[in-house]
Amino acid sequence: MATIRDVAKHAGVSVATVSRVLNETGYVHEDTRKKVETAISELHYTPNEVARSLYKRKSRLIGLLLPDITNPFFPELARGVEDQMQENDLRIIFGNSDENLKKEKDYIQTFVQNNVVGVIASTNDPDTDTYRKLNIPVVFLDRTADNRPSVYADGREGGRIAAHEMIARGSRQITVMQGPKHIRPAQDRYQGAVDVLRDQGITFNVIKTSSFSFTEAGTWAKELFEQHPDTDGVIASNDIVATAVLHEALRLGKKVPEDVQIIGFDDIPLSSLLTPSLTTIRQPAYDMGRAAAGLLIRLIDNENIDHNTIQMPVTFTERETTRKVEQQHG
Amino acid sequence: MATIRDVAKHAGVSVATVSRVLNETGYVHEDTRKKVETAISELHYTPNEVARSLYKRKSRLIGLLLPDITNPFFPELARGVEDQMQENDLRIIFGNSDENLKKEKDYIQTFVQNNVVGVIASTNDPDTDTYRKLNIPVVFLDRTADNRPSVYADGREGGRIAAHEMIARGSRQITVMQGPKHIRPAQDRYQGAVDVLRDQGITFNVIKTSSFSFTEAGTWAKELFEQHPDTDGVIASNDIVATAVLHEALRLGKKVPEDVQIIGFDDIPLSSLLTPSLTTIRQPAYDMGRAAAGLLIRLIDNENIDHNTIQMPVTFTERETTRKVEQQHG
DNA sequence: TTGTATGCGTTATCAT
DNA sequence: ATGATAACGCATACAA
Repeated sequence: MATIRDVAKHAGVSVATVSRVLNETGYVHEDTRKKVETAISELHYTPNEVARSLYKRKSRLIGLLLPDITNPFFPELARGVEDQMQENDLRIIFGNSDENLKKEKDYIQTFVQNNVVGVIASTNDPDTDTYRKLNIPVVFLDRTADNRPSVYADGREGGRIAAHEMIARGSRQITVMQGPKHIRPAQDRYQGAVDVLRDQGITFNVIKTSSFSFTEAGTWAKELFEQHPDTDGVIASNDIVATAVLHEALRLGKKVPEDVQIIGFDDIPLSSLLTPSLTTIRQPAYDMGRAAAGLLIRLIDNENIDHNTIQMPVTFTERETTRKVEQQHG
Repeated sequence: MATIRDVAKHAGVSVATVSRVLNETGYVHEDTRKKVETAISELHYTPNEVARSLYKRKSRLIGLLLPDITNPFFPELARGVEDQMQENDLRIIFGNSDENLKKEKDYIQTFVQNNVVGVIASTNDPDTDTYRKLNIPVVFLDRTADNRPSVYADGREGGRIAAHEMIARGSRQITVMQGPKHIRPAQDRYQGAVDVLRDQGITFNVIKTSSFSFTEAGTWAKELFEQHPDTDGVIASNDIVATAVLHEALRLGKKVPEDVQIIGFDDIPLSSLLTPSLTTIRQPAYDMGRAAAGLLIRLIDNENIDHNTIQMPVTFTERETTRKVEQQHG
């Protein structure tokens, strides 16, 4: 690899001059610029980011920490982040946390050790020292921390909407799936749904689940219909689980949505391709990723941000696992 | 951030000594080691990886380049890579290429600028200078380059199997979906299927597709049944497309697998949750990721590798979008 | 307009 | 067993 010295020598100038043309800082004569530029291209020189980073004490890397990209919701987030970062010449060090605080700490440490300029994290524990003591900007994505930069959708409201729509469409033996205890958004959705159900005096059952994994989802689904065979409406904690519930319902010979309605959460790309296609509470994942990246960049550039927390809309996405209603309502 | 000097001062020793305990290199008295260690923990010191990387000319980062993690096949790959890397204290700079050579070059450049110790890439152009001129180990994942380190599944064989099984199950008006031209594995599968179909004298139609995107998949599916309404067997280029085909077939009132059989490719997590569940040619994605990471690490450690290219088995994964046969065959 | 010299935080060489 | 110091590749302050 050629270094800046090689370029300088090749062009017959000093390293400082090369640095100047590289960074477009300070004066440099047109002729010498030309010389330097040809030297650069002849030697296929590209600056060593590591040396740069050491000197400036900041890299052009950001850290992205997501729970598990194997869950189709997160790749959407990730692409949003990446595309936006790309447009700003920032690259990504990526890690999956598995919602595990130790892994999170490990990755955060890696991030700072590598001089990242900022981090985007989906964490359930934004209030630990891990994040508090970070002296680089952090944006929480798909998670909230009061008064700190974050981009998220209103899960509680989503849960409420799901319950409302489910009731409006006639289900009276509703089962709500309670997602993993330690995952905040899962609990928000659950809470929102329960609030409305209680409010309306609808009886409902709860199935507790402890992961969002594809393999386990089938287990919860089976459990659901074993324990509550007369369920006529399921509010699932996300689209993966909803897909498993749909699969199991159909396997049991139930008609969807006639016998049982199902509402998911997220609107992962696949949901519309199921048969019947899945009614769900949509989160604009890609846009959330982009928004988080945009916010982080503004934070990095030290712009004065008026509102740090961006709440994205959740939208009821009506498809075929719910029945039609004549009259719409809130 | 505390530096090694701070630690040295705090412990009353020289930086060299601190470095020695840090790296467990050279002699250091037990007592001074203790002093240094307490200094380290009191100051919450962690070594600056950037400085390390500059000196050693190699970081503890690897570059991972995948086409698009939005396609559920790739997150599996990515997790396999990450989990294996994690176990070896290596972290990942990640990028999506969108099968686009320019983006690839950009990312590869970023990788070398950041002193990555190796790269894992899914590329259709392993024989460009972009990769040839790299003087760090590269492992091609889900792609091949003759005689160069790679981990891949035998797509051609997969295509053959799909065709065989389809024929054995009685389909005679088969439509083969030809994936994007520039994506090698897609063409391999296609070619494999076509080889067998020709060989057996089975008539078949072809639907050309130009992406694996969820949104466009529906379009190909519609096109398929419009152009070839009497199709009784579809060999799809991957599970995303197969899912769309299944969806469309059902929408048209066709019975699956009675009227039309469908075979996908990949076995993404979701495939087993469809109804009917999707018969597919499975690639062991997670294991492929792990294997690629393992191979890369051995390359980095300069171990003499006897065989650079690891071919993983594809397996016919029989589920419900194909009919049963009494007698199994090759 | 250009060049020299210093320091970013480490590791490793060479003394001691 | 420990310390002083050069070097990794770059950007900047200061000189010229």
